[in-house]
Amino acid sequence: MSDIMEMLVRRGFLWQSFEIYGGMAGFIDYAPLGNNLRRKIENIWRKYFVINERAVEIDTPTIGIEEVFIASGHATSFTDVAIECENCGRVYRADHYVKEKLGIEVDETVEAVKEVMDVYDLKCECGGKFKEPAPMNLMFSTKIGPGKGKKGYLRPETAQGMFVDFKRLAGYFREKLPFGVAQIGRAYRNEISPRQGVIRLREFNQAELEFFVHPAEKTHPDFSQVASDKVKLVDKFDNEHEMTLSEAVEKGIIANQILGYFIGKTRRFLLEIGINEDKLRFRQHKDDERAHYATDCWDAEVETSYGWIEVVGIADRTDYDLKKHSEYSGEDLTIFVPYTQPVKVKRRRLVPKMNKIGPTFKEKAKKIAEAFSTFNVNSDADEIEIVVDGERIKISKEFFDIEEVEEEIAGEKIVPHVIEPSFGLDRISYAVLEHAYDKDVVDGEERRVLRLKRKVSPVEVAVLPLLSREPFESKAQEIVSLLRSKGIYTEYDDSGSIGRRYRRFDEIGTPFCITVDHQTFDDDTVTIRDRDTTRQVRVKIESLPTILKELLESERDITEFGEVFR
RNA sequence: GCGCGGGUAGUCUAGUGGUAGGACAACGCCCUUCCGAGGCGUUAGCCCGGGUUCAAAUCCCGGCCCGCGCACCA
Repeated sequence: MSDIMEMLVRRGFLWQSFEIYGGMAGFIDYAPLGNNLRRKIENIWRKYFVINERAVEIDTPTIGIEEVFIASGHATSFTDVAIECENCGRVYRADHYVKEKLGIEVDETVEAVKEVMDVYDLKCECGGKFKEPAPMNLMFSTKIGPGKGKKGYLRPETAQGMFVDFKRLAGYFREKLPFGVAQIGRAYRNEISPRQGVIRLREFNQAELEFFVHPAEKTHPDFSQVASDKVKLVDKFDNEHEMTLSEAVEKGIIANQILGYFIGKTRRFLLEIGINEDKLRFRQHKDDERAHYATDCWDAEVETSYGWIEVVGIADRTDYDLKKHSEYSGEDLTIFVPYTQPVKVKRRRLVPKMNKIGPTFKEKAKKIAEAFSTFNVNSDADEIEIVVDGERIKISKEFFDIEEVEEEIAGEKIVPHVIEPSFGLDRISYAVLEHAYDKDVVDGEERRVLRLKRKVSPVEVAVLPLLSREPFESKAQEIVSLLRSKGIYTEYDDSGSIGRRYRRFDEIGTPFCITVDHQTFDDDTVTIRDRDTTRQVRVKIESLPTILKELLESERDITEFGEVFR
């Protein structure tokens, strides 16, 4: 186990799930400190991507019914048929392998693959025989209800919940674009081989924002806020750039302004929670790498001991999802967008003469008249041909008049496009911890210290008696109660010597230690010690809550708040 | 899923068939006027299952977990 992983487990950030039963790959428990850290990161994410956008947050079920994933494409793209060689153990996607070797398209069913394998006596490249083809489904399936039940899947992303609720959401936003919908929650993928600690999990935490925009207006009103931010970019041709976002958008490296906006916002968010800027870059997906739904996609990648890992995907999913759900559900998932000026259109239309059509066409008369209303009149032909219930019918001039009308068109129905920043919270939390992990030397002794940003530190303040005896202990406990009552996450420790305790809290990244010493009993003051510098200032106990809150919300120096001690 | 290497207290580690040892950590007491000091004591371990053997942490088989490579990662 790596140095940092060992610490994270020992000190209570992350634990292997089901440990007493031997564990299970792909699942982790958030231990007390890790849970607190991730919650804090989530709350900062909310500030960035919900509160400061025209956006709302919702919470939808983690189990989805089959229909949702048939529409989204996950049911098919997740059920690849795999074939495995008995000899060398290599696993291939059956359709890819068959196409490559035999040049034929095979249906993605076990039966179809089996037939092709039998007929052509398909062998592995190494000459070995293949085992029976088997479905390789990366979604966990389940049954809803008793007995045979209804087929369901654990969601492989939180996104679908937002698309499924689109009609309601559009109403909530009074049918006005753009708007965003966010969801923070669990998602599940039955990974074949989860690895590398928290990097690939079978159950993981996502924070996703679906930002719905007019397809012709991929801009963001707040782009100017990030336009001059410099960003490290790697484009789909592996060219590296370091330039401002406005430059990147102008040069077309980033497809549109709104993608650029969310790249900028993502960068600021990651820096605020403590990702090291030197270890952050944005990489564009190559053409063959993009998911089935996306046109352009940029990943935020962070360098860790596992190499560069993807922590955020920012994709232009276009109208793919809404169109699919509209098609499969039969619901109209469009938004009516009024033109700034209504457009007047001259049009010629057919006016049916019902007194003639009726007697001639009898029961078909009504449908013929309906067909007229959508007929495009472009000539003064003597006869027109329309289709009613699949039957072509010729209708001569005596059955209708042609009339010229002027219509006013107020706007159009459009299917919004969606820009999706999707955050992997587990990887982000881990990267924050790794980037904060440091060793230095204090008084000639090596010290392990988590230099977490104050905003994400799981324990905010530790109160320590200088000596573990009365009256120091009681006084320290009093201060603990005071700080806790003000909502500050405070811990108390009287075990071992003062130095040992400082080191304990340094290791878990607690930014401030309050020490009760002899002088406390003379003038009601205590010292505040800064984790990173180990410097101390002396302040009045009564002013502690205010000072600590100010310190925790900023990265201000403690020496601004009191007289330097020692 | 395949291959290679691992799995001994909370952590690290010694232990190649015969009573499982240490360090650090944790906890208690003592000591202690600010950075892992010291003393005494305590808690705590052979991943799971099967086999071989008089006897298994140790040898064999299977599983689980961890690391690495391959494959997979819409």
